[in-house]
Amino acid sequence: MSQGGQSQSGQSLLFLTDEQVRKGIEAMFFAYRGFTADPDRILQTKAYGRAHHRAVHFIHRSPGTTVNNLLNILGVTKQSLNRVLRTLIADGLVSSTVGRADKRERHLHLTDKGAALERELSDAQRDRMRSAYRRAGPEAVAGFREVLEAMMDEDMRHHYVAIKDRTD
Amino acid sequence: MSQGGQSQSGQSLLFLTDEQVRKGIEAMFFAYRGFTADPDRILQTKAYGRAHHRAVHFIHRSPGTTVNNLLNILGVTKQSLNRVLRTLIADGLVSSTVGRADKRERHLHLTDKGAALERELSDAQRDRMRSAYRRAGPEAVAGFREVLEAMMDEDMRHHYVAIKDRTD
DNA sequence: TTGGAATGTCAACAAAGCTGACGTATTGTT
DNA sequence: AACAATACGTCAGCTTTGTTGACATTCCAA
Repeated sequence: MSQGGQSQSGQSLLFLTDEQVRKGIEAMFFAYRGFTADPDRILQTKAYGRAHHRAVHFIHRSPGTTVNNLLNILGVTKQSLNRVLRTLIADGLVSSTVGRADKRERHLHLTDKGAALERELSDAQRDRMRSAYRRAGPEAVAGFREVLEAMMDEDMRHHYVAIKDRTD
Repeated sequence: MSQGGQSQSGQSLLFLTDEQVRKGIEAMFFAYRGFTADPDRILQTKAYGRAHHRAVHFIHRSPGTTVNNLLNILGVTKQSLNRVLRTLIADGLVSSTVGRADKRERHLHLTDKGAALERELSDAQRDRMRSAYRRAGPEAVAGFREVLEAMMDEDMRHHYVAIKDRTD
């Protein structure tokens, strides 16, 4: 499908020409750059990268989470995550404690220092998000979330919804 | 701002708790993974990466664009882009012609082979996008685009709008 | 005409992903 | 009790894609 020019296939999607969808793709690309720009700037001054940000974010979000769980959420290999986690633990931003029920597991928590970094990063990111939301308005925000949810892979939507249920 | 817990500062943004904004952030993270998943899968079978995809996309979008112009759009260094471009040219997907007016410039075009790859990638990406759009509905799509636009950096919005004007 | 700015290329390096192999501790199964 | 499976950590080495630095070519303006 969509092999011609302006394919307006079907009847319920007349509002979706290839060009309009393409524009959505580019919007996604440019917006994601803005989305990560502010935390990236902060991280650069601290010798950390986006990978550290993600780890810190999800440990904050799910305190006590295990390495394996984090792996699944982030979608990277344990070797890749381990490199990041090692530096965060060595620098005293994250604590790793042996599991009580299952001693093979390590439960991850942010230290005060880690929580401070998390707050600095998420404040920056939230500020941009919040200002975008404010400019676009509540209905736009609802639509934004709907489309993003529909764009996720099934298993990722599961992580997202799980989080959603936990905090709503 | 947003330094406490559920800061609902201001009067016009009562609908934006820190937790809700945070959920938007995670939606963005998970959705972007879905957004790139299909093209990534295709690219992996061809020894190309996401950087090649981006280059091919924007050359298709703006045929005859210069290296410098592409640089600004993609937001990478010219050395980084050059590596990607070099392989694309060597593999016969992109043609680089010396500028007529300014011989320092190189004008970039997709070859037939390059256009074929572009179509394969963008078809995959558009399919997911289109299905997300369909599930969410037209109003949601409008809101989606509004929020994304508001999230971009100023200069990126300029690129985006320029493209928008050109093709609408 | 000459020196500086702009454009693009080559080289070397860093961050962060990957695979594969292996070791250890713990848990679960038979 | 023996054995397989799971969770985690680590070493080694590779790939992609970003970075800076050095350099050649071309254009333009003083």
